[in-house]
Amino acid sequence: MEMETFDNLSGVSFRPQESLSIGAQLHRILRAAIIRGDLVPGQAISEIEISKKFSVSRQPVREAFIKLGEERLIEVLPQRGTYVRKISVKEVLDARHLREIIEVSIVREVAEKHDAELIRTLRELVAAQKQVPQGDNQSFLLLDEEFHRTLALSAGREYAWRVTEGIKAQMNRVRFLTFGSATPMQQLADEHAGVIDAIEAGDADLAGKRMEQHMRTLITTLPLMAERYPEHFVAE
Amino acid sequence: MEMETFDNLSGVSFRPQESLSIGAQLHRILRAAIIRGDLVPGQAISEIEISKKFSVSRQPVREAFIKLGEERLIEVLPQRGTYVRKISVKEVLDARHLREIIEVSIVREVAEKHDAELIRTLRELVAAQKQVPQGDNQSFLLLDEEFHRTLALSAGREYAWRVTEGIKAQMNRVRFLTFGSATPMQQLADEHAGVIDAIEAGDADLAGKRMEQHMRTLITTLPLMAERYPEHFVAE
DNA sequence: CTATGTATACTTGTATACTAGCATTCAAAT
DNA sequence: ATTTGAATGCTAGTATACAAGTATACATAG
Repeated sequence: MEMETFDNLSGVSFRPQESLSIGAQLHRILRAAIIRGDLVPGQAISEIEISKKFSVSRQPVREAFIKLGEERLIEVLPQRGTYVRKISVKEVLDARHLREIIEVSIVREVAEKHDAELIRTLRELVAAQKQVPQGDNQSFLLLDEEFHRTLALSAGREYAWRVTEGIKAQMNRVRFLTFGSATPMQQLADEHAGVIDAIEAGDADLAGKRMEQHMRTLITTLPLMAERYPEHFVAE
Repeated sequence: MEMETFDNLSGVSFRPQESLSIGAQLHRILRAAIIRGDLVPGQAISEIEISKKFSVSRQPVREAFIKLGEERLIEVLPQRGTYVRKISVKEVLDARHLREIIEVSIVREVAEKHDAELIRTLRELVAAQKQVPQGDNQSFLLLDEEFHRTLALSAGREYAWRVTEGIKAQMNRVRFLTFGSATPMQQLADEHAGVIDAIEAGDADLAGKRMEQHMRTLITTLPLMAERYPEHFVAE
């Protein structure tokens, strides 16, 4: 039988590694749990405990712990124990600061490109954000993430986006604390829209200013949260 | 016997964890080996191979591999093998770009503080840099790292510095390729001095400009290296 | 009552054995 | 000659067992 050759496989996207390893899955699950606050700051989590809870061995748990440690979401103390890191106000502010200069730099870059297709994509995202029902913070967070990711990648700044993902993790821990109160989704979506307007107008300065303001909005509740939930934060 | 109490232990700095775990040591060793180019890009390195070479089990090697994978220095392909990542010109440029905005932001911040003590420390570092004998790239690299670290930490930007460490790893891979040729230590040290001058003068704009230029100097050899050692770089 | 030693039950670190997926070789079938 | 498929030897992923450091409780000596 002859080998049939296909030249037209353009539409087919083959995704290897679709089923992640147990360790990788655990990492994803625990990461989300910490950010959401299901695992509370300061809480002890041993490898054995987690391995029993998920009916796996300690090794994949160790793998997840190593990664979480690198992301500074947990702290592994050899022969002592592993703890969910408490939130550090100083570290969050430091991380936010870095994110600000990254995102401002990106948006300024994008503002000078005049990419109509991109503008359309961004506007769709903001429209979707405005339709998220009050209280569905999870959905809004995903759309928010998509917005900033689209901006970063359209500027070809993949490295910057990877860094931003880590920063967002720290910032979102605070945001989830705030979710008891109402999230100002409308305000955030409006700020997004304002940034898009400035980009479309090709006004890099304005776009930068608005992104700067947006980055500040994201942690307005930080001091309040630190005061309301002191046990979630490191004493400093 | 009575318990004697000490109130004056200020000078004593007790360092727990002075002896790192095998996994942590392997991570450090392999990281340096990859950056120096002792492990060449594209080379296959299996867990067993490394574990035998260092007479340890696979587990600590796995721990090191996980961390190296996170740093994008190796690529782990499940059930296939682990390879030293080839250098990506695009990624290095992207990383450098991020480093530029970080370091410029830091130096601008520092320029407005007028910290005489800091200025003195920085000048000492540059003086030491100028005394490094031609060819001793390792020593110069350490002093260079110290210079930028001092700047970042004096601005209280620890998060930014952690990110910069990762970026430097990528950039230094190129720099070590260049070490066959001569490293322009004098030029780099002079640029450092120029930055300090601007900081001392409190001229944030100038300090930023000079740091920007410095960041560009650091990768001038990139296109040449990519052409001379194509097998070390990913095709793109 | 206080200080100290000790047993014990934790913790993470490391070693070893086993599982399962992938690539290559090579023989067999067409 | 070409294709297929099984065998083999590699790889990383996972499970289990053991080693070693730490914290706690508690008995014991002073």
